[in-house]
Amino acid sequence: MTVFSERVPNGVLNLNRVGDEVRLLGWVQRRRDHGGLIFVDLRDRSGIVQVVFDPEKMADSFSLAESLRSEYVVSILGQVIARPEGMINPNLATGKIEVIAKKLEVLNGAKTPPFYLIDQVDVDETVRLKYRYLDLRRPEMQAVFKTRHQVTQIMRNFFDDQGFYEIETPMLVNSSPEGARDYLVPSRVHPGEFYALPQSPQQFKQLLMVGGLEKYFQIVRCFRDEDLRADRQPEFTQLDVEMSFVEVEDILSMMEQLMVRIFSETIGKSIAVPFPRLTYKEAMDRFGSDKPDTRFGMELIDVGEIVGKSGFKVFANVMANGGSVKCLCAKGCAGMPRREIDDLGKFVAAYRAKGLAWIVFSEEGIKSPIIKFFTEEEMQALIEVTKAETGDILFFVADKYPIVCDALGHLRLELAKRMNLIPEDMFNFLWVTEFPLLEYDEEEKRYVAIHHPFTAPMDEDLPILDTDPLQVRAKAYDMVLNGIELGGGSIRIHRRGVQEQLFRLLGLSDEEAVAQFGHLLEAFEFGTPPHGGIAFGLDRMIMLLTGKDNIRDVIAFPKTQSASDLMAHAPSPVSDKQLKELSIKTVLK
RNA sequence: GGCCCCGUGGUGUAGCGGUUAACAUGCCUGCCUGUCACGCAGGAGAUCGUCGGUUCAAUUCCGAUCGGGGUCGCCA
Repeated sequence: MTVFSERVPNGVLNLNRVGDEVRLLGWVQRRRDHGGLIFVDLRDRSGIVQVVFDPEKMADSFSLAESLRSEYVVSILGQVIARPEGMINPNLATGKIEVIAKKLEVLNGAKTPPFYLIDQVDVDETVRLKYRYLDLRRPEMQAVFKTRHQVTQIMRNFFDDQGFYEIETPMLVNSSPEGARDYLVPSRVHPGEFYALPQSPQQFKQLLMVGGLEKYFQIVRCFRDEDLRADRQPEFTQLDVEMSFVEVEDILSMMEQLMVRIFSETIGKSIAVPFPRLTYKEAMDRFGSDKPDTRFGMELIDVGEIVGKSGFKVFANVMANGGSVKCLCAKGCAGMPRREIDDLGKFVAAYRAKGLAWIVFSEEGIKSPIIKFFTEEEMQALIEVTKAETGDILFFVADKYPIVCDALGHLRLELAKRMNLIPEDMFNFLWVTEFPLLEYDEEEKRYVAIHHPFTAPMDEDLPILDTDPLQVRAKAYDMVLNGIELGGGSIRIHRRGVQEQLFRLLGLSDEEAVAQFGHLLEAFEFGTPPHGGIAFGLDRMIMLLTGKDNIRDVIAFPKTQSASDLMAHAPSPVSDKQLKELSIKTVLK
């Protein structure tokens, strides 16, 4: 037995181990030197334990203990003792015991770290990212990656139980014009040609179904060269799932079971199934979002019928042009200062709303720049439908339907945040179903797929696919938790004819379709089973489970908003020799 | 690509048209046998992100730029 292998993790030490001689390995978190007596908080992955260096118990290496500094890596042989009365530390999991050191060996010294390696870290994230390997030593970070590991293990066990195979798909794939910008990889063997890193394994997982594998899953890295956000990284991880011989309901109920297991086995939360289901239309109508946060009310109210013929020209014109007028009732906000209301106007402007109208129901009476345009009957109808009472404010947005939903949907969330309406410990799962298949892209002057071009239309909408494409609903679904899209998927098209019809709608000529997706179209002619699947954003799921509000905190080595790695300094220039081999010339302005 | 915020010892902050650039913590040295954010005494440590402009004088005001963050567009 080597010295290292006889090691006992700090975290297992407790009163039951009193008297034991133990070998501890770890990092010096803190040293308290009392001259004749030294205390060291020793940290390893499992926890922190106090080690006592007493010259009477270890005469020969006491001077070595005096030289210990933060983050030195040490090996300690010592005896576990119960702490004397009154010296128990209730803030420490191992606080009822301590270890009296007999032998000390310094395995490695350490420079003073640039920041404290403690949970209450108060340091610029730039520094944490530059020294990520130090940041990762903090117990808070270690807990994240423990949870992350647990989640992927649960996933693997779950899908194994259900008869799935974990199968890898290529990382070097074809670039595709649809979707996000690709990360490109030049081919040396084929000068002037490029691979792309996958945005998702979509086509390959469908081809695995054609290949008769029937049930596939993969925990897989995906790449998208788009601008970053608090919850978006250029490379991120998906749980990718595909099954043959399934309908929508089969997938939803299986994924609900997966969530039940993940949430109970990691954070001990029991999740009720089945999840509520909202159609896309209902979600937009009621919450102004395709990923509604249902932890609080304040739903959107359609008042187009009431104010559409009123004397307020803004509302009347919008309705006459086929737009929409909705409002929400902010309970108890009547005391909001005028300046804050004006700020909310700027807030909705970010979502392209041209204005925010309001009616304040204060103790002193009703205040509003717009009520002078309403008749008594119109006001009464408004109050009735909105249930507005003294103390409330009504906020109105009038515009095209999608803009109204977007602006008020975000205003609803913003008001809830400001008013503290969101219960922290609630986990509201739901499914959003019946997404539209297509939307019209004004810039490109063509239809684009909302989910992706392989999503199957709902059977009852197939007849209007060519005549009224925007009304066609898809067999697509998103899983939403607390207003965050955790994952989404669909039943796929599995017949060549329908797939070709879709490509034509998307503006692809038959030649282009064959050039880009010929292998898939051809595969569909060789006995492709009905199939469908789903993909989850693993990073976001870990964010929710660990309560982090930033995706960088759940990725071991994340990138900054400008997609740089501050530790490894990626990306970076390459040599002319490398470029030449790849037949690449850079053109920098 | 647009908008907003931030950049001052290792770290976190304060500050001001003229300062010896302040405070906390960390670090170093000495003292200390029951601390656990140990304590006490002393010490070192900063071209105030970079470049340019205004000014007698800029860390401070202005502009640009670089870096970081948030967000809209974007993300099939």
